Amino acid sequence: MSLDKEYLDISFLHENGFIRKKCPECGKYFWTVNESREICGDPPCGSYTFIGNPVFNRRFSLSEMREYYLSFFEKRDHARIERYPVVARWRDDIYLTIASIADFQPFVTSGVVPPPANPLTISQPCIRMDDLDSVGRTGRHLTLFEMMAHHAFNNPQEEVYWKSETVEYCTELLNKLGVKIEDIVYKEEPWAGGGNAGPCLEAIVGGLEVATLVFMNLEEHPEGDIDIKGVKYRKMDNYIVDTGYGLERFVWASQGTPTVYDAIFGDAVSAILENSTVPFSADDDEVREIIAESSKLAGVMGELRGERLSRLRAEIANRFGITPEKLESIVVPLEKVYALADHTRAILFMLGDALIPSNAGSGYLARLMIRRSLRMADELELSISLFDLVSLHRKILKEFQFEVSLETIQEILELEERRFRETISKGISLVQRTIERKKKIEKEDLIEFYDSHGIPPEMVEEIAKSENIEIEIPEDFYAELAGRHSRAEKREREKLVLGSYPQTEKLYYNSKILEFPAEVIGYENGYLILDRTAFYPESGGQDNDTGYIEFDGGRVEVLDVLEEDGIILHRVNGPIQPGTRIRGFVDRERRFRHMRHHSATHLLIKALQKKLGNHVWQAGARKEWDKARLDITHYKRLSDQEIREIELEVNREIMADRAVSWEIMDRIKAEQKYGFRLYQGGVPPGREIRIVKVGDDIQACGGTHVETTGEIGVFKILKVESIQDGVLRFEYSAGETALEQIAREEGLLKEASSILRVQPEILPKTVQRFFDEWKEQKKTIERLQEEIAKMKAEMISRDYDEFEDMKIVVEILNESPDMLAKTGIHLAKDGFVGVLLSDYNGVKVVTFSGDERVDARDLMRIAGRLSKGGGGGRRDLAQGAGQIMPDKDEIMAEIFTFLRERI
RNA sequence: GGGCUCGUAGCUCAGAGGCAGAGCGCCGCAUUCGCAAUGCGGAGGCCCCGGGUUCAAAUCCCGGCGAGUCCA
Repeated sequence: MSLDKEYLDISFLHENGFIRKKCPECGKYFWTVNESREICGDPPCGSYTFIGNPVFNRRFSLSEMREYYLSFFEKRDHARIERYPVVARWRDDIYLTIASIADFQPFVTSGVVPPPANPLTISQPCIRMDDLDSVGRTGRHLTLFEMMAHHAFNNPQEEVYWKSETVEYCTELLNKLGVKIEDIVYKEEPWAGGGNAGPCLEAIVGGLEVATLVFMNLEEHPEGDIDIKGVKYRKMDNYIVDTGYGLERFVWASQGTPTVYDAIFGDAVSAILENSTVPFSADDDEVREIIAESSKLAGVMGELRGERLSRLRAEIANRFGITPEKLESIVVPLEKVYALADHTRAILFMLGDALIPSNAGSGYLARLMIRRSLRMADELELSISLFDLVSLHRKILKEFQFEVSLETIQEILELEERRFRETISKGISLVQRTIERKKKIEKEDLIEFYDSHGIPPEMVEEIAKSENIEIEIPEDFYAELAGRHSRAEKREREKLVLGSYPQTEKLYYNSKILEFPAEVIGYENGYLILDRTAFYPESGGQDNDTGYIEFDGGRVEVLDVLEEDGIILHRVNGPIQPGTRIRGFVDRERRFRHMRHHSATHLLIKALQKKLGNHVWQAGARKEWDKARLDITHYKRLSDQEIREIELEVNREIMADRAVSWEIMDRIKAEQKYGFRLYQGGVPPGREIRIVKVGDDIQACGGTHVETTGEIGVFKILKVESIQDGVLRFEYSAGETALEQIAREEGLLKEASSILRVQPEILPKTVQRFFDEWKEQKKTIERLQEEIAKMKAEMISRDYDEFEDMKIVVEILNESPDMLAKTGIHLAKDGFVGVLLSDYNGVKVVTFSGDERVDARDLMRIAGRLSKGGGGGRRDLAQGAGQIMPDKDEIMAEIFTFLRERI
C-alpha cells in the first residue's frame, strides 16, 4: 500500500482548479492551477526566482511576519500558544526542539494528553545541527529557525479539520501576502520522522519551499502495511495536522535579498563585517550579485561538500568571468560572516533557555556552537566579542523572553572562551612536541589530536607548515573518526510480570497510612501484586519502601517494590495465593527518612535557583536511607562560602516550618500557571499531574513528602562535586541521618587526633608538621643509606679475587635489596665485577660489572642458577631473587669458569 | 549516553618493567655601580589514590578520584 491515494481526496484542490501533474525531472507528483507548468519547480527541478524579485506584496521584518502569521490563524479560530524552550527537557529521545510538533510529542500526539488548545498556532524556535557545514554557505541553511505552525489534533471522537482546510489556509495566507494562486505549487512528498509518518504537501513559491503540510496519520509498527523508505507503518486512530512554515524563509521571500541571512539579521552581518578584516562590504554590488547567484545555484545543489562545492565554485567563477581563487577570496570569508551571525543567534537561544555548556550530554551541543563561533571569529580577526554579537541578537529579538539573564550568558561565554584558548594552546604545544620527536605527523596522530585533544586537522597542518613539515589530511579522515565511535544499541527493559492486572490503587501519598488491608490479585516470579498498596515503589529517584505482609497467620517480607505500567510489584520472600486478604506494614523509619530527604531536595533546588540563577535545573536526583543527592546544571564550581550559605538557606526554610501541600492538576493548566520549571524531575505522563509545593518550590512530583518543612529537622550538605562540566552533584542528609553524618565526621576527626594525641582543633597544623618531618627524615635516611652503601663498597673492595686484571668480589650482606643495589653501583663505578647476596624476605641478589667485557645480566644468570631464582637489569647492574642461599666460593668458582669460557 | 587521551619538581613536559629526568622558574656564589645576560653550585618528588601481577612497578592489569576531548 502506498500513500498515493491520500492526495486525491483533497476537495479544496479539486474545487479550485488545481490539477495533478507528474514532474518529468524528478518523477514526483505536484498540484498547480497553471496548466502550462511542466516541472514542479522545486530545486533541482527549478531555481529561485524571488531573489531580487520578492514574491510578496510588501517587505516584512521577522517580528512583523511572525505577528502576521499568528494573527492570521488567530482570526481563524486558532489559539495562540507561547513558544516552548529550545532545550527539549520534556523528552528523553532528543536534546533540542527540532520542530513545532516536538512540543507535543510523545503524549499529545499519542492521545494520552489533550493538546493545550485545538486547533492552535505557534511560532516555535527550533535548532537543527545536522547541516552545520551548510550554514552560511548555501544562503538558506540556519541552525536556529522559527517554525510557524498551525496544528489540529483529530481523533475518532472529534475531528477539528483535516487536509482540505489545511491546504485552503495555506493558499489563502499566501494569496493575502500577494502570491498569485497560479504561482503556488503543492508537491507530494511522503513525510516520516520520530516514529510517525503521513502524506505531505510541500508549498513551493518562486522555487522556494516555504511550508510543509504534513498529515500525520501513521505510526511505526513492525507489522504495518505501509512502507516508507524501508520502514513499516500502520494507520493510527489519531490524525494530526502538522504544518511547518519557515518564518525566516517567508521574510526572505518578502525581501528578495541574496541570502536569508541578509533578510533576517542584516545588522549582525554588518556588525561582523565592520569589526573584522574582511576587506569588502556585503552591499558592494558585485559582491551582492555573486552571493545572489551563489545562493540560487546552491539552492539547486542540495548539500554542499567536497566535490560538489568545488563544482559550484567553478560554475559561479565562470559566470562572472573571474578566477576560482578570486571567487573564493570573496565567498569564503562571507560564508564565515554569515555562519557566525547565525551561530551567535543560536547561542542566545541555547544559553537563554538554560543550556549549560558541557563536555557531555546536551551541553556539548552548546559548547560545539561556541567553539565553532570562536574559531570563525578568530579567522575573521573579529575585534568584538561573541557576547557583543549575542546581545545584538537579543536586541533584534526583543519580543522574546529568556530564563537566563544576559549577565549570566556573558559570564558563561567568557568562561568558555578561556577554556577554548587553553585547549588550543595546549594543543599547539602537543603538536609541536610530536613534530620534534617524530619529525612527521601520521594519520593516527591526526585522529588522536582531534578526537582526544580537540585540535582540528587544519590547525595541525598550519602548525606543521610553520615547522617545515608537510602533512596531508587523508580523504577518509572523518569517516575513520566516525568508525571509532561505534553506537551502542538501546536495550529494551525486560518485563518482570506477564499477566495483565488492573492499575494498583496508590495509598502512599497519604503518609499516615503505613498499615493497610488489601487483596492479593497476582503472584508471579517472586512478585506480589495487590489491588491497593501503601508500599512506595522506586521512582523519581526515591528509594522503595520495605516492610512485611501478614495473612492467615503467615508473614512474608517485602524486599523490593517497583512499578511497571501503573502496576506495583512487591518482591517478597514467599508466595501468597491470589484472593488472599492480607495486611501490609510499611517500615515507618525508612519511609520517613525518604520523605525528609525528598522534601529537603525540593528546598535545596529552590535555594540554588535563588542563589545561583534561573539556569539551575535538576539533572538527576536520588533519595536513600542515609543520604540523598541532587545533580544540577551550573557552569562553575562553588566556593565553600557559597555552599555554607545554601545550606543555611535550606535550614532557614526548615526552621520557618512552612506548609507542604499537593494537588492533582490538569497538566495544561499547571503548565500555563507555573511553566516548564515544574518539570525539574522530568515530565510525568498522563492527563493530570501531581503538583507538590514545598515552601516556595513548586514541582510536578510523584514522591512522598513530609507535611511541614519543620519535620525535615536539620539539613547538612556533605559533599559537592562536579560530575561533568556544567553539572554539580550535591550530597546531603536530612533529619537524624544528618546528625549521624555529622557525628561520623566528628568521629573521624576524633580518631585521627587521638592517634596524634592532640586536640582536633590543631589537627591540621599537627598533620602538616608530621608530614614535613616525615619528608625530612625520608631524605636523611636516603642520605645515610647512600653513605653506608659507599662505606660497604669500600670495605668489600679491600678483599677481591683477580681474573687477569679484573677485580672480582662476592659477598653476603645483611641488607635490603635497595642497599645491595646502591652498594653494587658504587662497586661498579670503581671498576669491580661481582655478586652481592642478602637474606632479606628470601634470598636477594645483585650483580654488577664495572668492566666492559662483562655483562651483569650474565652474572645474574649464574647467580639465578645457583639460588634457584632469576632476575634482570642493565649491563652494569642487575637485580633478582632466589630461593636458596648459594655458597660464596661456589659462585666465585662459577664466575671464573664463565670468564674463562668468554674471555 | 558511548569512545579516546592525560595525571611525574612551582610551571611545561620526557621517561613506558631494572639509579627519578630535562627546560623554565627558585636559592646561593662568581661576574656587575646596579639590572639583564652568562658561568658554577644547590634546594625542590606520597611519580593522583587503592588493590593486583612480578625477584623488581612511575611504567603492566583492575578499581577509584581528577582534568581534557570527540561523537550521539
